[in-house]
Amino acid sequence: MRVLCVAEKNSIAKSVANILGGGQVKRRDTKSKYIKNYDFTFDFGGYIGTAQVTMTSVSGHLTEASFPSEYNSWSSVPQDILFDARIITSVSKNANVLADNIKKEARNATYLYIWTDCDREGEHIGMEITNVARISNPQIRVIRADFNNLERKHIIQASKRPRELSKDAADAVSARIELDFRLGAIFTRLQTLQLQRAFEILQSKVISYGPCQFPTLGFVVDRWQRVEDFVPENFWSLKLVDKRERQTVNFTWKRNRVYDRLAAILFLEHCLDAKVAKVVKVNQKPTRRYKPLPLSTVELTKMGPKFLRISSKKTLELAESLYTNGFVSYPRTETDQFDSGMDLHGIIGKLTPSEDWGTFAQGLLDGNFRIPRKGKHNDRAHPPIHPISFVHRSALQSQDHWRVYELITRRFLACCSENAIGAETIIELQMGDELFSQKGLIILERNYLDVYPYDKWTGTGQLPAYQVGEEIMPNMLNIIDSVTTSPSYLTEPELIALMDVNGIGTDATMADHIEKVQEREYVVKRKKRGAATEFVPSSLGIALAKGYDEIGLEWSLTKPFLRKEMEVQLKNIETGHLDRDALVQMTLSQFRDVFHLTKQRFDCLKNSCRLYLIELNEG
DNA sequence: GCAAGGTC
Repeated sequence: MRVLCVAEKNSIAKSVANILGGGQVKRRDTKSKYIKNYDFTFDFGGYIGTAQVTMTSVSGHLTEASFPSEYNSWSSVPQDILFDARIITSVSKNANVLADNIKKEARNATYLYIWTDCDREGEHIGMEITNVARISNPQIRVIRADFNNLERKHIIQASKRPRELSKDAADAVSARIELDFRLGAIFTRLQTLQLQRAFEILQSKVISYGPCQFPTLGFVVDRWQRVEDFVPENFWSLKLVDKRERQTVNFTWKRNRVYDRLAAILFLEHCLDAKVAKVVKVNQKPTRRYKPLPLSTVELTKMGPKFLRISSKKTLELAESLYTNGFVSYPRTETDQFDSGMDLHGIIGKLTPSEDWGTFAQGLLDGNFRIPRKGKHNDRAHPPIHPISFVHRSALQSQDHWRVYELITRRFLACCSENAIGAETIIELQMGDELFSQKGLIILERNYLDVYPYDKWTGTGQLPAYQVGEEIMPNMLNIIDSVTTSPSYLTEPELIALMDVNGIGTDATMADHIEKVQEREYVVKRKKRGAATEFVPSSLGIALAKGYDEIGLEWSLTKPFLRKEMEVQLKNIETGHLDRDALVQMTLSQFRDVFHLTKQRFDCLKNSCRLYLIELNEG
């Protein structure tokens, strides 16, 4: 009996082989330097029993979509033909050696045992592997492992309880592939050809459309528009100051602010009429600051730009490099909860040699350990990002590698710590009808904050003692006049947060889309004063977004709704409530209308480009 | 020369 196991990537193949092979694994090289074949014997039990096993892997998707070559010419093929053109699915160029490896290894196997990640894309990759294996061995029986972490017990259990590949999940992916491919080609060609013809400065540019890159651009333009539209407004507020025990206590007005100076004066006069302020509330309560949730990819890509000044794309790349070197766990995960079976103490134990956080880690082992909080996400494929082993600063390739490793490690230790504990005092004064309050915060136990410098919780110190009912004569009561400040341009963490809630891209691709809109020169990254960066749309980016708005589509292509809707429908396919072809046909017919209207009203885009690229740029 | 999703 021979069984061929195929994982989504070499790291999984290697781990699973080592668990199942129990130290008796023979490694063979393949023609790909990333992929190895692992041979061992294993007893699967049940109907398979003891078998000669070869465990290998692919490297993500094996195949890609293309049109037959007669559709390759941009200029002579009318774009709308691509709504119906045949799509060829073939093994992509760099995956040829992997496909050959699978064909060869499948030839003498009775079972093909799929070990791709247990997510939607993994089911599709499993189908791709199946199709390739059946070329050399049409009789091969296909089963699929159901696993979501790499713990020994779990993997052995999974190996004995295979399930079927989910056709529904694979269908959902296949729908996404077809739609993204067709629509990307159709609208990219339309925009590029028409705008290149109309504007000399665009002649060498590809004006691409993508269902993720366009909404990404849209978010940047929306914020830019808010900044443009901003009109500063005056406002007024009351400020009350009391001095006691050599402390100056500033009370803020409960109404916060009014936009009418006369109103502010009236409120002030009412207060002055009352002459004294009365203490109406002294509220003392324990408070805490929650430790962070276990780290997901989206969180990591937000933290990089924010705390390390490293772009989301670069942060993810650095984390991947740390992963392939065995220092951190798999960095592409939606999960923000640790499985209860995970050996967190074991990981903490590995971190104690550090001079940076070793003492803290030891403290956790000596009794400070607390169970991590659980977030709401679990992709059932990977645990939250956490350190795997300890590495010295000097052993890493660069300072930035270290900073990302440090962030991941400190985040992990923070998750295993106690929340920070404080005491909060709220004092409320009433003067006439007006209320004023002040908060005091003392931090009693820093706990996780000691290992996690990315969170700030600053105490305001102890407030002097006040008694309810006490009457005080304020040392100062007056009007403060201020002016509202402009919103700022979108930062990278804000952009990722927007993409996340709107379902634009996946955790692992959001950073790519952000890079893509910059590469296309739709968006420019700008250094803000004080080193933070922000995104501003280019003239071209603004022109596209405004132009599509003008066309008057029900949902503009730069808005996130179309993608959001598609995500919902893909879920429906995945759960068996919607047919794959039905969705594809429905979506294509919807976009056919979008296409014709866009083409018919293309002058909107041209006018917009003329305005933003030429006229407004001349001054 | 087009997309987005895997992965190295």
